[in-house]
Amino acid sequence: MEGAPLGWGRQEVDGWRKGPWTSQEDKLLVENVRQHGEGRWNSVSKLTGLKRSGKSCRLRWVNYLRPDLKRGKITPQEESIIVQLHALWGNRWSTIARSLPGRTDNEIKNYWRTHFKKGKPSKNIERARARFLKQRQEMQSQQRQLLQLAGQVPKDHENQDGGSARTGTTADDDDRGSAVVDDACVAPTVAAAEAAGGHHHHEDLIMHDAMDFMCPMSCALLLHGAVHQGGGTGSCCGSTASDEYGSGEEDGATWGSLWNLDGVVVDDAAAGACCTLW
DNA sequence: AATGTAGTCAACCGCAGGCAT
DNA sequence: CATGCCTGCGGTTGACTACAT
Repeated sequence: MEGAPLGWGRQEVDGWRKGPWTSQEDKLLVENVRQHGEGRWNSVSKLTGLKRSGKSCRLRWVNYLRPDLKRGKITPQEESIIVQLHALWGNRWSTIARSLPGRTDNEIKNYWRTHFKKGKPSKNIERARARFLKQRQEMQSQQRQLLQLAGQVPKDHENQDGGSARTGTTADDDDRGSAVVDDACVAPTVAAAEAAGGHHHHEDLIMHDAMDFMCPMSCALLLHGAVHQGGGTGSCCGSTASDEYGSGEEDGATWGSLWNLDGVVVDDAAAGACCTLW
């Protein structure tokens, strides 16, 4: 890959280099980000002499050079999460990616395309998805009942469909998904605010559903309560979800590690790009 | 061993939203 | 308020690799 100078046929268009990045270019970009932080991508070429567009620089950084990226194959557990979140959000890859620390939207998108788009999903996936949707519905109705008992029913919840309505098409793609996690990060008591005002973004509510589902006990507590308190370490739900989805102990262990934050510190340098949920 | 095919991944493109001027 | 620029997102493309024949 690296050093292959002839990707994409053309090497320069309008003065911009295109095609695969060289290690030299990578170095320059990393150095630039280290000095100036993320953002201002259009000025990178001026600052570093790179003949790359800001867009290209950002993409390279986000998808490849970011230090917090997780390398390697998507695990079955991550796959389950992708499936579940895709059931909720459709092709909102960046939103889904925020729930998978170290994974990029591009990666998830590619993974989905290769594994689910062409062929039929595996039966396990199908079952997981079906069960997920069913449970979510059940949980919603339970929540609704609880809230009714408490005398408050958020309207947004009432309007939720089976969970697959938001397919990522432009019609309601109003927020590009950025609000979900950011809100969670800066506003630890989303649920409280939601209950009080009920004016949070649709995705916030969906996210709560997802989290409530994926880790019914502790994740919900984390999300609703002490979310993202100082990039903390929150090992969460060793086996709850895996009992539902996985194939036994093995999954239990990995689910546990998946939700474990020990290795997923919100690196200040990369915080902008990697604000994970918890 | 050579060739064909499918799978994977990095990168590009166009579009839309947000923000500064 | 209008306009232009920057950034981020989703879709698509093309090169490389692995596997099958």
